[in-house]
Amino acid sequence: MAELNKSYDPQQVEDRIYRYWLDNNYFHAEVNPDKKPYCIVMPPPNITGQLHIGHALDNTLQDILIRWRRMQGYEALWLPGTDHASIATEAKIVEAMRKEGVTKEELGREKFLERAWDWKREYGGRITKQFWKLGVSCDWQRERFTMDEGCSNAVKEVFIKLYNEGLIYRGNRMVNWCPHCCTSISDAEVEYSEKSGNFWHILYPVKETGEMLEIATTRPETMLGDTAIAINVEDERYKHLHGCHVILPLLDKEIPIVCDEHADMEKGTGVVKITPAHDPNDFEVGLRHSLPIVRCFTYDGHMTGADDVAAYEELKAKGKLSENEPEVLDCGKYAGMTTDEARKAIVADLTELGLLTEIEPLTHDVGECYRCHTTIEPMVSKQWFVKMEPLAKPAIKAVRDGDTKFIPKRSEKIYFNWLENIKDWCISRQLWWGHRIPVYYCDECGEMVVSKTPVDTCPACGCKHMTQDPDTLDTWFSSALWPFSTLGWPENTEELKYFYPTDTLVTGYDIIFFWVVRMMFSGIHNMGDVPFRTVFIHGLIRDSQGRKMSKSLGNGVDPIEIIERYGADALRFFLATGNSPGNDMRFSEERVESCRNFANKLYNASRFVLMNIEGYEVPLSLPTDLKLEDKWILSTLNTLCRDVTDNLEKFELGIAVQKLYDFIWDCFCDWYIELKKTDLYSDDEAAAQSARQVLVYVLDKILKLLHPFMPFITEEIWQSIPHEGETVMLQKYPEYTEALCFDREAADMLKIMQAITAIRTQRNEMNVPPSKKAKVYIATKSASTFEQGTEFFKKLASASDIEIGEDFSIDGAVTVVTADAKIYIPLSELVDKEAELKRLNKELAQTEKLLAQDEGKLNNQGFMSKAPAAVIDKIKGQAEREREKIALIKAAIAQLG
RNA sequence: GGGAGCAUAGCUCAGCUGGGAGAGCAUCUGCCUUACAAGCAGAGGGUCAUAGGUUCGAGCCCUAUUGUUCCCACCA
Repeated sequence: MAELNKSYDPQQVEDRIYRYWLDNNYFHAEVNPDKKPYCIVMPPPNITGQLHIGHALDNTLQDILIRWRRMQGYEALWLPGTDHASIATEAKIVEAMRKEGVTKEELGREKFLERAWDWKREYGGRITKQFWKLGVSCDWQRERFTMDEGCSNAVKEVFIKLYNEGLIYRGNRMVNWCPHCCTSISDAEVEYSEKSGNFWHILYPVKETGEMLEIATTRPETMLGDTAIAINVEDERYKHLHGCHVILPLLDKEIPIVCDEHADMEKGTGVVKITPAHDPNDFEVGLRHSLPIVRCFTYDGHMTGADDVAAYEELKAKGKLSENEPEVLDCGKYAGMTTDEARKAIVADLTELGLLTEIEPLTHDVGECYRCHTTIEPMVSKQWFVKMEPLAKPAIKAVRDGDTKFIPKRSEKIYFNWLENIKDWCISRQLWWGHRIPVYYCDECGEMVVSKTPVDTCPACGCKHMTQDPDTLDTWFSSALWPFSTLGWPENTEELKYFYPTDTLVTGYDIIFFWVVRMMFSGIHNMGDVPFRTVFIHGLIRDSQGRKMSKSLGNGVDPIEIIERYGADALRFFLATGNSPGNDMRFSEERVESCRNFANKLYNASRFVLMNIEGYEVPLSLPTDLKLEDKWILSTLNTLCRDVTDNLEKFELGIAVQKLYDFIWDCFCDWYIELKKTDLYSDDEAAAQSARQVLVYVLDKILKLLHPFMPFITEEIWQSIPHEGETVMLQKYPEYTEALCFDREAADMLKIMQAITAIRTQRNEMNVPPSKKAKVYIATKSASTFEQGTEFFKKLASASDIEIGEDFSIDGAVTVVTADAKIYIPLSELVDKEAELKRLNKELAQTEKLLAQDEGKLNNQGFMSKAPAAVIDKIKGQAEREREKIALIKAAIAQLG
């Protein structure tokens, strides 16, 4: 790396370094009884996915944690993998086929699945290769896929276990139906968005009295499926109608008026139509009153017709209708229309009949499929469900008991809120790409067998006509098992024993209810313990204006592009900086740029060190003759080691990274390197060698501390400075040590630095160019301290010469005062006595104000009796320094005047 | 309807269990000082949303208010 380039070029480094790590298998973890395990399972990206900035954040955080723990000496396993994402993948394949003019049905299930696997082979690896660019140190040897043999085995095992425990059942229930994907989806997969619509007010004539009842609905097309209307039993307006009927318009069908609590007297007319097949509430009303369930929509979003009725009749004839099986209506003239077309036609017909009294515009939230954003139709349909309550309770308890902790704690509210209001989970999907439900039915006698292996003979009737359930399982069913299926479950593997429960799960708050809750109850139920000890929640990355990144807005940021322009280290550093747990952050290219500048700064500092050690043998140990500034930097570095580790323990990555930045840029580059130049360039070879040694020592520690955050550049530099070992990523993470605690020297050094800064500030304000040197007189009681800094004043404060003493009397000098010194700079031609006095008086007033504040505290009985001793000492110390400073300023004023 | 987050410098955000308000970018001034102009040395800039309260002491804790973002539920 010691080449001539003045700036760091990540392009020339990153891929080469990643390849080096891979080739040497540094990411691999094994069961190792001599080490403590640390394990993170990666949230598996969809095989159809492209790396986006959210992945970059999620995986950067994981990589920081895993690299840090690995360096701390843990057997650190980061287990990667991909998710088959049944609905998303199937939708993409169907779309690709549509362009070729082929449908799923034409192709057939087997051929379709072949195509899907081809797709997986082609695109499944793409996203993981993109992950490499980020520098993720996962154990690729252990990479898994949710549909690989092991995971599929785990899925079947859990399904059968839950079924045998009575926690999985099949039945006709109200589900969210996506007419585009033609499948049921779970409650979690429905997104709501506000849409404008109407209330259509429709008149239903009462058979017995002939009066008209006005009913408002947002979905008039469902009226064909009405099997009752409901009123509240308390409603005085309608007491005379108890037991009466209405004639359903358009169908001229008689349906009952029922009394049900669902009818709210306060809302609208207090009368509500009941469509059990197409509305969740109406379904419940229907069950309470044993109303017929009449389906008038097909599963692909059209109105039912004669064909649909025939299919229903055929089932009925065979005796295959199950409980709550909806009847099917022939919608007559509306049959075959889409639901939208039917709505228009029905509204038109009602208007013609004079039964439509009002169209009232309104906006309301409409459920959409989270994948294709088609409006969800609630439908009664025969599906498989997981009974949630018995599973949710232990999952709630585990977090309440602290078995799993959320960072930040408030994010557990999302978790509790979801689990406490959970409904049974619809797990069957009318899709082909996924884990097929391990259930077989006898075509002859209808016997149902749940089995891990194919069943060809009916155990009831002995016939050979067994058919497997055509449906597949919700993708999240397999994701739920991810923390243990990837470690070998249901086999009791060594990995499982060693790494489970895993340590940390890193994910966004938007995934808590989708995934975290499901892993939690699955882990507890199947493994008897929580899947992870800590859930580290991060926020979303928004665009620079704070909007969510989305395809439709086209405001997404491509991390690969950012990496190409600024380097992965810069992107990672940006993602870790200013990121506090659970909070959203905005993407800012300027900030990525400043992170790139930081990498460049480190590179140049390292280049400086390298240039100065070239040709010398520099041992890795510290020299014995440490000087004041050495003790200061070592002591500060020592504190940094402790702080960074503390912050990482508390998942305060953003704070840790800020401290590293400040130390490296301010302390190491701007001060220490500058301070050491005198020694490096001096004729005193011992001093120069000592400087080289400390520089290398500190740089080495810096690289190790920074490595989890900026893995590439730290490896690149570390390899080129004196080192032992093959890679920085397997070095011991620097630790705090009493041996390098030099509080007194560090404080002394700060006094010198303060004086230098004060001189610089003053010279700057007077517009004195650095080239104009001047003698500096330092009047101080700590002469011995300042004597150690003589050279620094020359180098950093443009001093031509230094004189240190008790006091001086100098005419026409600029006076600068710090808490420990009164400094004179004779720049007589530039000194304006009036201005000097004004400035000194201003400073005096400021200092006196501070002192007054402190004395106020020290004279306050309440403060003195209640404040902790450490705080009182601190204030006392402050006051003391202020008094000294005031005395110095007063003396300076006296000398001037 | 229930719940949560956020409100701090011109902008974007840090600020850990209460103990003298910070960074990056932007602005201004002076520097090509042989590691770095993607840099160096400095400067200016904040009633920490508002009003109360607790406390010796509040950006931080409590209550209310305003603005804003989000989640969940409901919606005939």
